[in-house]
Amino acid sequence: MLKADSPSSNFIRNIVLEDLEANKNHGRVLTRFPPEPNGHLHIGHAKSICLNFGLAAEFGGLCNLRFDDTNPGREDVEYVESIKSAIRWLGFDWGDREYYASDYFEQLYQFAVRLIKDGKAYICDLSAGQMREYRGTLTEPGKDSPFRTRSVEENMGLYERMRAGEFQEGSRTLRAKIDMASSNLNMRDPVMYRILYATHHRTGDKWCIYPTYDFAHGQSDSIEGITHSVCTLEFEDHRPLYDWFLDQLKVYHPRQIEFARLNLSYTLMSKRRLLELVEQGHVTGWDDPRMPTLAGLRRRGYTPESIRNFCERIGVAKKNSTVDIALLEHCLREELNRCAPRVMAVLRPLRVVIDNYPEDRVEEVEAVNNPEDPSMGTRKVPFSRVLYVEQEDFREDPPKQFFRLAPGREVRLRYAYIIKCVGVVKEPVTGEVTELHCTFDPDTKSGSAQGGRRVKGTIHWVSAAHSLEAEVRLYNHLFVKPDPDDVEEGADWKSNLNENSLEILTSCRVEPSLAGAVPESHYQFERLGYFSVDSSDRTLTFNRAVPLRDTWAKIEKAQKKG
RNA sequence: UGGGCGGUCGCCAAGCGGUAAGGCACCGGGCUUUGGAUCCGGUAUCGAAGGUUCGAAUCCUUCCCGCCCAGCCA
Repeated sequence: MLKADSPSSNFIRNIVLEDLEANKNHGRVLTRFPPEPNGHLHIGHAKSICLNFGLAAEFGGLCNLRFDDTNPGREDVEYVESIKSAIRWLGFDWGDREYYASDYFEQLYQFAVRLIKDGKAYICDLSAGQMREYRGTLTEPGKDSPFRTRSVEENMGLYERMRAGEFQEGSRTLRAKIDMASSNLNMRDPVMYRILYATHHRTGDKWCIYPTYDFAHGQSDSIEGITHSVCTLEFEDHRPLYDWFLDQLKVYHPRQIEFARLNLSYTLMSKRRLLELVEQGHVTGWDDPRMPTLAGLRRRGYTPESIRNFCERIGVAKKNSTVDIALLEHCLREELNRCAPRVMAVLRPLRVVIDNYPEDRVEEVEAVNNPEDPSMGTRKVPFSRVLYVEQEDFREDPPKQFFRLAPGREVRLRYAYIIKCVGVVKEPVTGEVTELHCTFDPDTKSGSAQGGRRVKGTIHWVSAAHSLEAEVRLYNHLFVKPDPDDVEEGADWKSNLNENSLEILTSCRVEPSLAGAVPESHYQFERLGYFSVDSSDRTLTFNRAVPLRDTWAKIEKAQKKG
């Protein structure tokens, strides 16, 4: 029986379990998370991080953090730092096991020398274009490179001179001598080393030849003694190649297992496209709260635990799939419902004057901080004659089942009194409702016997004179369609960008207890949603992480449909 | 078209020959000073067709559909 909080079954976990039972690796489990430092981490990476660190934790093993930094042209320390901080924030610790493929450059070089000496690799002078022609196609075999038969001595000499910087970038490569007719294109003499006159963020100008990912990855795993090398589906075709290198080199074989990467509805996971959104200003940066990046989710108000939970629930399999973003949102609500203090905030204020409430009177009503957790206590909220309520909580002409304010209607003010709407003030020209006049029933104070009176609706409010002004940013899905690629013939995925993905409200009023709210702290604005304090701001600014489930919105939508 | 990998409820996903877990979403209903939370109830015969078997989502055959591979990217 699985315990409720134990990881659910998935095929990778089962494989590890089987290996453990078979006493492979003497019961050792060592995984790794291998990012390339050329971009910021997103929720898709979180799936991999949780999987790798989770497997290690569950089976008493360890998980390395290894940067696959084999392409100096696109990598940067900035990314290394960003990635490390994201993993830490997510809640994982790689201890002192922080590695870099570049740490193995000398060793990888020596591995290549061995292959050359064994006649398994050769220096090829074909240009990139020629190499493509020689490679053949999916259905036709390739042709052997004319340089394939060079002698070991010539290859060694050339390889040493490549390292010494004697040749132009792109003029030669070191290739594995495998099989140009293989039905697996990865086996058609793949490039192992290329000449790149680029400064590497760690090794500087020490090298001008760099191993390809294909030549570096498997060997790096082997060097580290990784037991289970978990990667995404597209590397399935590369596995035979990695096995080939490891076999020729006669070194330790990790077990590679491939799983499907995460896709989420209404957003994107492609590094290239996310970069495009940033560069073209569709979002404000990598940490824009609308981005699926970990930095973005963090700023949006997502918690590490909710993301870990999400990763646990989506499972791990080999089927390409797109998870409904509603599940992610659910995981956040679930946690914040338990932990987030409740508070009252009015996003679109509508002034309410309680006609029969004394002008100079102020009461402190007691409000529960979290009904899910009594230990979080209560707080005092000031109540007075002039309040603000939510504009949408008043309808001059209320539809059926609308339980909020309307002319002549009663409603409960949360933690305070039942009030009745007795007057509506409008802007003479536009007809816009600008103020409500109400009367309160002094016998209905929250907590009192209230004479058996009950009303259908309860709304939140804030005392006009005591409330604080705040800015609130409402976020919605980045794209208008579940699949951003679902476009008309010829149209771009960007045509599916949601123009209303961000709505900024500047004249919101929040209860005074929010003064000095700490950046990144989370609150539930009662009846509205979960919000977190923006980290970048001087004034009180809240980001809406996720709205509360809204049954009324559903009812109304259904009513409008018919 | 060659090779690799997939196809279980609207979306994820367990299951590994013994008669379809769970979560999200959705739809009812109870409760409620958040139309929140919570509680109860509802919804699949497993891509298709054959076959093996007392018995198949699980084995075999054929077919259909989807994804990946022709970077000196990862």
